[in-house]
Amino acid sequence: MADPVYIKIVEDIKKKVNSAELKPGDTVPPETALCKEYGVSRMTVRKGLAILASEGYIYSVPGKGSYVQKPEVNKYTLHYDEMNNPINSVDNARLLEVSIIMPDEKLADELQTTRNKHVIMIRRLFYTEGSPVAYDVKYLLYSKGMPIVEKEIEQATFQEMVSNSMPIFALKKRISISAQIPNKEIKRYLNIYDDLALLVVEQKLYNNENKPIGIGITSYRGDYIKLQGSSD
Amino acid sequence: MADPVYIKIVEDIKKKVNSAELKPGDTVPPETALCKEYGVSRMTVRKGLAILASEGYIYSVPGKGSYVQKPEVNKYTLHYDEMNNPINSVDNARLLEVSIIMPDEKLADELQTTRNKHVIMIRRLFYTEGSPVAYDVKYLLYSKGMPIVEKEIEQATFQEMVSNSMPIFALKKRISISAQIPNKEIKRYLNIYDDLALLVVEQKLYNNENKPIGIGITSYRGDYIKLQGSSD
DNA sequence: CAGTGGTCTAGACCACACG
DNA sequence: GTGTGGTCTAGACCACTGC
Repeated sequence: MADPVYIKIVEDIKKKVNSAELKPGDTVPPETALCKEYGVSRMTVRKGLAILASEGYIYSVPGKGSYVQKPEVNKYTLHYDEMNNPINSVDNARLLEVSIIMPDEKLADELQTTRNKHVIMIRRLFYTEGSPVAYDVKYLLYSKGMPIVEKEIEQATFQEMVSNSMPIFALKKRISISAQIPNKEIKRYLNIYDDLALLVVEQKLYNNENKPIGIGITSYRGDYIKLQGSSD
Repeated sequence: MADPVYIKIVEDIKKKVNSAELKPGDTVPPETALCKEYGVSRMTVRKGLAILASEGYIYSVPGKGSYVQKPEVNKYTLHYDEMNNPINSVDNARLLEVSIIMPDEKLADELQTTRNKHVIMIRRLFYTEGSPVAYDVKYLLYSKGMPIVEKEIEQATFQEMVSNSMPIFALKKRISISAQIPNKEIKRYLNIYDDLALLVVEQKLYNNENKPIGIGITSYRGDYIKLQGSSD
């Protein structure tokens, strides 16, 4: 083992947790005890414990001790890219419409704006090998520096549309995923003649003050999309 | 500010990244420079940088320096609980069938086992206020300590079914999400008479050697489920 | 009060990258 | 060589907990 000492401490404690020798709620040995056990200084022990804490294995209570954390069993990491998913990639997009609209009440409410503020609406179709696979609508609060040049938005993802007017690190996103039956308009756009379900992904973008700046709704043909996530 | 110094360092650098004063790929000032700037020792600076690194803002290259990281724009945290989602909660479950089967080729392949090994099959219906909202099938590799007691598995989530024979920390999970049209059997189970899409969530459980130990497929009525995720 | 974790110092030695 | 980050020490003082 050329591994540093704190890695050894991390692995030892992980092993104890995974083998149920340490159960959620149990106390981890105090830092001073671990110092003696491994023959290292306190900062080295603390480095190890910090890693365990950041990975969700333990948490510390000042004045009391460190405890084994209950794992977050329902948390998954999901990778969602408008144009790419594990079973399909969008290779082209066509702009159906881009226009400046006044939002109706529901949209104004969702964007936390008023009905007299301009909103950019963009409607597109995504294609794979010549076939339409998704219908996409986006609503963006108008702001300076925003591109309304058709060439620029035709192939752009949601982030790319706002990235000119906003640093990407400041962007927070929420998505919600649902299954729906297509309406007649979408059936026509996506060449759906039989029964086919849609996977609908709604994206909402926020600035770093948590004010919404845009909403996007992408309706994928169910046979052209699958989303994947994993724990860890 | 009663905040410790390293928090100040973290916030200052975050501010510079969010305001695009520091862009992805740029170098963060070397640790010794930050020591002078803040008048603190190197360990304190390093504590701040460690936090920035763990939050994905920067990364460090030994011998070279620390750099601003490109944000992972497509990563979301998703909370998925079989029995609870943002628009509905399952308040009851009914066991349709629990039996020991020999897997067919496809299932044996997915579970990385052979066709002569026993697999437990569990079929259930999930209910909300008396109405069926989801059809659930699970396949579990049989192992010692596994409960085949009906009472125990009727209301259990996937994790709970295996938690007796396995510490929860050692469990890795993958999910895949798709939209489908129900077949006749599921339509009957879920009282679907009109057109209605299903949101299908497939869960796969692995032990800490990355061997699959179970597969679950839950088909939710599209009007009773929505999944939500967020960046950060 | 003693024991705990939280913060911080002022050094040290190392491996690595670059010119 | 110098400069960088990675590891580690042997102390220190603090705030908090529980008895």
